[in-house]
Order: sequence, then C-alpha cells, then structure tokens
Amino acid sequence: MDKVYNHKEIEEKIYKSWEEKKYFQPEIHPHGKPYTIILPPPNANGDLHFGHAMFVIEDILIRYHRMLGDAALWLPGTDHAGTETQFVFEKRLQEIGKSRFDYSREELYKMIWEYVQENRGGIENQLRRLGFSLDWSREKFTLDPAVVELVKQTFRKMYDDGLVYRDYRLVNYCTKDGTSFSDLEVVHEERKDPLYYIKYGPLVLATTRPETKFGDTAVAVNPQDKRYQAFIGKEIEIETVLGKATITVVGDEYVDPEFGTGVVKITPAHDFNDFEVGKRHKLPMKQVIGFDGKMNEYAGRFAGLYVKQARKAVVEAMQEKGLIEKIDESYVHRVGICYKCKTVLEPLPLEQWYVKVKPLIENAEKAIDNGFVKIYPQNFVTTLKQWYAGLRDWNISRQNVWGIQIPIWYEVEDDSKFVVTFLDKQKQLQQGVLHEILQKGHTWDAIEKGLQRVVAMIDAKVVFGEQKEKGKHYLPETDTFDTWFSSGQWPFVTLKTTKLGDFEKFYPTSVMETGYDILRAWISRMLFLGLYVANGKHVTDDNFLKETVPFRDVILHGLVNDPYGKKMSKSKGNVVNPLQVADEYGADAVRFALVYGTGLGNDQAMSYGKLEAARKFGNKLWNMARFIEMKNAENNFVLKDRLALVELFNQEKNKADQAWINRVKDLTDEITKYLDNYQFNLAAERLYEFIWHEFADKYIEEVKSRIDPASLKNLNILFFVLLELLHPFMPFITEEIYHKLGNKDDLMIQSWPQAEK
RNA sequence: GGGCUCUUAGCUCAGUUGGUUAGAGCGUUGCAUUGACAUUGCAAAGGUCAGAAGUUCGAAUCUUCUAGGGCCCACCA
Repeated sequence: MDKVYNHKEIEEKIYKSWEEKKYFQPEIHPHGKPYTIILPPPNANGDLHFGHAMFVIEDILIRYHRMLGDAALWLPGTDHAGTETQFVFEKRLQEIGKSRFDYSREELYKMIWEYVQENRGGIENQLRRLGFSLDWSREKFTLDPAVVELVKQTFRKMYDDGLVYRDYRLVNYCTKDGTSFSDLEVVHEERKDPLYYIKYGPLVLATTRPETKFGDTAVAVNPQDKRYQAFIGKEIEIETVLGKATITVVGDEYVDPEFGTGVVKITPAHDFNDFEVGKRHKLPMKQVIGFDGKMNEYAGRFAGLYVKQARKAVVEAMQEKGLIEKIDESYVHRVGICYKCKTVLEPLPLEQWYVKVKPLIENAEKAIDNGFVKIYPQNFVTTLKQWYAGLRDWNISRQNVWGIQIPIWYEVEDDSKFVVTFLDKQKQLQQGVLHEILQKGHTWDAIEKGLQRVVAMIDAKVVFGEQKEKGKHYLPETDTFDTWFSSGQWPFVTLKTTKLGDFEKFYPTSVMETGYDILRAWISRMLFLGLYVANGKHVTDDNFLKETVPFRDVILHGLVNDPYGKKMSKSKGNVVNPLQVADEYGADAVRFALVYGTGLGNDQAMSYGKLEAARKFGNKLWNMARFIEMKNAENNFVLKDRLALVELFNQEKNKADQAWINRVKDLTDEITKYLDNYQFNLAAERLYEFIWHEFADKYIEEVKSRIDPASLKNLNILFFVLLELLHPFMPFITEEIYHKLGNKDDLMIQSWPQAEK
C-alpha cells in the first residue's frame, strides 16, 4: 500500500465500479424491504453548491439500509425551476442583445431546454463525485413528458373537484421579469421613502404612493374616529393635479386612526389592503399602472411614465398647486421586491389560477397530528402548522415560457374580451385587444403561430383540449405552473413514471431530507399535494391516509455558511464550490466534515479545520490498514473465512481480545441506534473517537506485543467491522482499504454488522 | 406584532427520555518518537454550561423571567 492515501486516483475508479455493478439499484436486494429516498431535485440551471453536499445525510441512510439488506432506492432528478431558469437564461440573452420577445415560445423553450440539458450533465457528475449512491437508471426531470402529463392530470382532477379556480385579483407582479409570484416568493426589504401628506378637499391624508391617486375610488376613515364621522358616506369635492373631482368617503375598521392623519386613500387596483376594502364597499377598480410598469391613459399627461418617474412628476405638480401639506422624509417601511431581480413588485390586478388550499391541508395536518409524517427536528412541526393555519389560496400561474403550460383553452365567444401578444409574420411584437387585432388584418393563423401571451377576461369560457369543438375559435392559456406545483408532486410523479411496479413498491417513501429553508415552499406543498394525488380529496380512513403520505419521515438539515458564518451567495462572492474542496481534501473528508459536529437542523460554518481533521482521520485509517497488511505479510497470515461479528464473539476465547470484541459489538449497537434516530453527528463523532483513540491507540498498540495467527485474525475481522460501520460516511476509503487487504468482494454490499447478543 | 432558535474551553461547535470528575476539532504548553501515521503518541493548562428564580435527592439538560445574538413569517397607507 502507498504510504499516504491518495483519494484522487481512487474515488472515480471506485464509483464507476459500483455503478457498473448496479449496486445503486434496489434490485440487488430483490426481496429486501423497500427503503426509499427521493433526492430533492437540484435546479437544472446552475452548479451544485455546498447545501447540496448535505445530501450526504441521504447517502448515509441509503447505504446503511442497503447494507441492512433493504431494497434501498435513492432516486435522482433535476428541477426545471421555471422562473429562476428563465431569469438566468434571459440574462444570457441580454448579453447578446436579445430578449425573450425576439423568439416564439417554441424557440425560446427549445433554447432553454438545450441549455438545461448541458447543465444537468454537470450536476449529475458532481453528485457522483461526492460518492452519492443514486440509482441513475431511474433519473427523472420535471419536464419529462410522462411527468408533465401526470402534473396536468392532477390539475384536471383538481379542476373537476373544484379545487382550482380562476380569479381576477391583485397579484405580486414583477414588471421587469414580466411575471407574477405567489405570496411566498415575495421578499420584503426595508426602505426609507417620503411619506406625503396630501390635501384631499377638506381632508388631509398620508401616502407613500401619490402616483396611484389616479386610481383612487374612495377615501377611508375609521368609523369610530370622531374627527371624520360626519364625512362617512358623503361625497367630497377634491382638487387634483388633473382638475376637480369628487370622491366618496367610506368608514372601515382597517384604518388606523393613529397613523398619519387617520385618513387613507383607497386604490383597489394597486394595493392589497385597498383591494379588500374595495370589495367590502363594492368600490370600482381603476387600474392606472400597466404590466409594463408605466402609467396608463388614466394618468392624463403623466401617462407613459414609469412609476418612479410619475411619482416625482406628480409630487412636483401637486406642490405647484399647493396640494401637499408636508413631507415626512424619514418614513421607514417595507416593500415587496422580486427575489430574482430586486425590482419593487407592483400589486396589479390579473386573471390567475388559484389552488383552494383549505380542503387540501386538512389531510396534511391530520397526517402530522397523527404521526403518519414525522418531522426531525421536531420544532419545525410548529413552523409548518402555523404556515398552514394562515395559508391563503395559492397563485399557481406564472407568466413564463419555461415550465409546464396550464392545460386550458379559452373559447373565443367575444373577441373583445381577449388581449393577445404575438410576433407577427415580420417578427414584430404586436399587442392589443383581439377584436382590434383581427380588424387590422392579422389572421388567426398568424396570431396562433406567434402567440406570446393571452389574457382572457375572467368570464371567458374554459375548456380542456379534448372538449374543443370544430368551428369555434380557442386560445390557449399561455401561463405555466408555478414550479412548486410540479415539484410538489415529486415523490408521486417520479415513482409513477420510472419502472413498472415502482410506485406500488416504493411509495410512501421512507425519508424526505432537505434544508429547512424549503420547508414551506416544498415540504408543505408535497405533503398536501401528495396526499391529494394519491388518495383524492376526502379521506375518512386513517389507515388509508397513513399509506398515502408521500413520505414518512422528514429530516431537515441546516445551511452551510461560509467560513465566517455568513450565508454563501453569488452576489457576496463568498460561494465555495464543494467539488473544489473535494479535490483538495477528498470526497470522504468533505462528507465526514459536514456531518461531524453539527446537530441536525443547525446551521454550520464551513470549516477548513474540520476538513483537515477529517482528511487526517482518513489517513489514520489508511495507516491502520497498512499496519495490518504489514503484520499479515510478516506472519504469512491470510484471512480465509470472514466471520460475522456474532460468530467471532462465540468462537473467541482469548480474554484480551474478547474485551475488544465486546467493545466493537457495543459500538455497533450504538452506531445503529444513532442512525435509526437520525443522529448523524453523534455517530460520526463516536466512530472517530473509537477508531482512533480506542482501537488504534489502545488495541493496536497493545496487540503489537502479542501478534499471533489468532490475534491477527481478530484484528483483521474487527477492523473490517469498523470499516463497515464507517462505510456510509466515508465510502471510498473504506472500500479501497477493504480491497487492499485482499478482499475480492465489495464492502458496498457487505451486510451491516448487526451485533445481536 | 407572531413564531423558531442560539448564548457551553482562546476560536468553531457537540452534548434527545435530568444522573458519576461537562466533551471534540483547531489553537496553546511540556515530553517522547521517525515508528503503520506528509507525523503520531503521552500529558497539561483552559469552562460558576449568558444571568436570576423555581421544580428535584440531583439541572448545561425541565419551567418562568431577564439580557444579548440569529433566522423565518406577517406587513399600517
């Protein structure tokens, strides 16, 4: 054996051999108990980061259960990540001076598809590099045709069950990326903005958004507020920058008399609270900001200006007219921004598809309460249940091309109720009311071919593809599903589309393991969507519920931060590539360092000290093996029969060895218990401690003085047991050592050294 | 405003049913060794487990409060 363990030459070779021997497929244990983990699919648009290296926890579990003889399946996949990927791709287009609107939907989709395919290959190799024993023969992508078909079926089923509906309400809209977002995707940022006190006839009100005043359809005061009670229900005459106008005063509890002047302008089309107030008082909606982020014709001479420009211009005009009483320049509030491009999100009214969540989360909550799904660490149960309790209906429409198109058609009964955007024959972008577009001479065929976007009014007739009738015109829904709508069905759609019988055998999955940061976005959705697709809307039978959960245990790991404890992010430039570190320290060391010394669910700072310690541990192990190899050679000893630990225990009568056999047996029990309880850090720490400071420092030192064939046999076998226990954590080096000591078979498929008494 | 979480050795962190002298890695100090060990071994120093009160025979661990961090959610114009 070489004097020093050289991971570089060994790791790739060993992984290839495992893969070729199909060890990662559950079929190696055809009669084993199914044990399933679905890999959280990384986004197919970039590289793996250190968070992904935490999948080592899943590999430890899978390897452990494979060694136990289970039919262990770890199913890999990648996610198309609609908005994120399109964002990344559009940035590339921007670099070459193009935009998404220079291409038809099909062209754009195809280009992104090719880009993503390249990336997927890179991600797969990175996962291999870390030694992850994934069953590549079952790999899935969220846009595989069979997966897409199932996701669409789910939508159809939900439509028939009345669980999805279309509604016209305010959405969080990014005017730069041109799409809406769900509540969960909105990031709030603290901003200091001027608070303007504006004269509204006899009243004065405070607002940060004077430019939306063109969309005001009322003024509100608190009904208890004595100062303004006389105004409630009355119309007041106000002076505005566009001339005189009248506006109604309504009384609504939403108004806080303590804030500002206790008077609020109500702009139902551009503010979520105002929208609610508007609904309560049946106020009209007046949209004054377009989806391009510019003021529209209702803004009079301010039309065409971007919101920020309009605000400045309107304020100046108001000041000229003396309509501004004062400006509070130090007002601090929080605004919603786009999590990708940081643009301030505009609440805009739009027709969108929503999932009715209340009926769905009932079963999810029940599954948690009854322990059909367990969450580790447990404190995240509170987080999840609170999120469920306050959940509002889920906007699943995204105005992206990259994704699964919502499988809906709108019947064109009245062509004045559709707004279409399309590339005409000269590749020029056209937009307008369908009625006018047709009048201009554009043909149906041209519109359909170059179609970019369709906005159908809320009362448009909805049909599914097979319901289309000859002789009628239809336009498709151009929106795609929120990525989480498809990934939320991941355990179901993967196992349904891999190999025949997989779903029946491997569902419900055993463990779902992710970072706690996507508990809400993903785990919560997978739980309620998983239950729904697997068993429908109403379940009264608890046993049935228990058998249809998408996963039995949820394990949540913490985040891996940079060495200073700061979150890794591209913009900060402190991202460390796990593969680079694996090159330097070895994949085993990276794996071990990530598990060692961090309790489940806790964040950790990436530590070069720990990596170094893990590397040294590997080297120590290597040298223990060298010592044994040397002694074997000196004594012409060849291990003929590889006894199980239990057999060794029953055979060996040597007192000194017997004590160590006992200790290794106890250790086996201990590690088994730790793994069953998901206490990976304790298992790693105990193995480190025992192998180095007990077995090497004490046993090997002691046995040196009394080497004979019997003690050599024990030494060899006990060492193999330790290799097996360590194998799930450090698979490469343990495998290599096992071979170096003359074993022809693979540790990979050795059984776990159960130590029954 | 609501929730979660953390505060343990110089630094980074373990410590899950409360139970002997509270642990590791890195660092520090001393000694030994070139041996299976791009070293390693032996030993040492270093902690009133944030603070206070309570429960208990017994608390780093359970309860309450206080102080200070971190994260998440809700977002009053």
